[in-house]
Amino acid sequence: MRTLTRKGTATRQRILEGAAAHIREHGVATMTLDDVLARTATSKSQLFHYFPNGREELLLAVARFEADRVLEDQQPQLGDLTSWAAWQSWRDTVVDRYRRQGRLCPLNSVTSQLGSRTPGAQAVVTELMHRWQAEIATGVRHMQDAGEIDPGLDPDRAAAALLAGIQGGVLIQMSTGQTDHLEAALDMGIAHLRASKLASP
Amino acid sequence: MRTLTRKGTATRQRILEGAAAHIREHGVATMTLDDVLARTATSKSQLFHYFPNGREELLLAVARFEADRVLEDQQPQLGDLTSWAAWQSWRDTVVDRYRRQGRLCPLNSVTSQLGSRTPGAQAVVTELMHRWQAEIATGVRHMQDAGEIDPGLDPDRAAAALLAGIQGGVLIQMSTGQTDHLEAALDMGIAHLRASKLASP
DNA sequence: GCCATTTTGGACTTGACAGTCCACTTTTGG
DNA sequence: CCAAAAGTGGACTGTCAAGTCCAAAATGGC
Repeated sequence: MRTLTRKGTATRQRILEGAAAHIREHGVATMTLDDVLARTATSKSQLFHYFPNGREELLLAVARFEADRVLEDQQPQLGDLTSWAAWQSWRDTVVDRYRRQGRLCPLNSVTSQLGSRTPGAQAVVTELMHRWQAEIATGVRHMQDAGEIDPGLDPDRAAAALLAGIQGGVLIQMSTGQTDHLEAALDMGIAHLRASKLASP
Repeated sequence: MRTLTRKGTATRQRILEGAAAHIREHGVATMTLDDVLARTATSKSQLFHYFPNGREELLLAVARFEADRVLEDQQPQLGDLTSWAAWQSWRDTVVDRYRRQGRLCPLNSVTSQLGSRTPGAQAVVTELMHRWQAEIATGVRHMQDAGEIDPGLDPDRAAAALLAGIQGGVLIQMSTGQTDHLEAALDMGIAHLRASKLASP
């Protein structure tokens, strides 16, 4: 597989997206390779041609695919946390994104299936968390520069806390189907940032 | 299985705890029933005798078992959030509990394996979250009564946000191995509660 | 001690699914 | 136009694990 022709990349992409779609709809545990083949009108030989390590490699690719989507779906709001209105709009974007996603979280499915062997999956999530946290922290610094947040507050730690709240909110949603916790966590996190200014000027 | 003799309950318990231990050590995806049998010195017929629905029923039982442990491990601190020192001590208990647990979260493993069929698993988690949140909310009300928290704050919503932070912190720990996010979320949540008093006296 | 019930061992069946293989077709580049 | 490389179809195999079954052993009430 030195080079992929246009047709080749298209097929590879079709398999990848088909697998991702199946996982989003039905979870990963029930997904068989044959399911993916049927849905994408491809054959075994193609799947193993583009993903020589089979299922494991495919799942890892899906993890990367989904991780990228997570941040993309929050843009442009996440990259522009420069006013309280912008924060609020980002908050709404996040809630909406996960409400749409429903009870199944593809990334969580895939990583918990790949488990602790295949450290690649954990690396994908870890990197996603770092990037996500960095973007939030940048937003916090913006607001500090604008004098809207206590400058004594550690932006990375604040971002870490906020990010944890989001993750937990989504996790709870996977069981309850409700976004209440996600919303509460985001609102409390943002409220805390806003309140910090009042407490210290 | 109308009645279980003492020997019977002991065997059932041995199977249950053996499965839980395996999952805590190696995750659920790799666990086979034979693994459990080998580890607990039991046979197929015993497993299916005590868990007629086989693997699924066993995993559900493990989920319940682990859910109970989660709250137990936080006692007595969680049930006695009546001073800021007590809150801090609870915070330390939680961090310590999950640091010990390491990167594998049995409950998350099991529920994501059982998936959306077997709604029982989701019900177990949902109930755990409700109980957990209720205990935190009780703590918030205590502090409101003591005049340490803004009485205008909604205890259930505050508890929901704090709980989300914990869940997310643990989830992130599963990938990173670090408890930083968990600690940040707890500290921020508690700080927010404390700060609410100052903002509204 | 005896009968009913529960508990146990482990061989066997069944099915499913990941992964292999090879023959055939299409595309590419010169 | 034609070789070489890339892409494709799908039958086939091997493995592995869940679940079934039955006969034997232990247990418990009377």
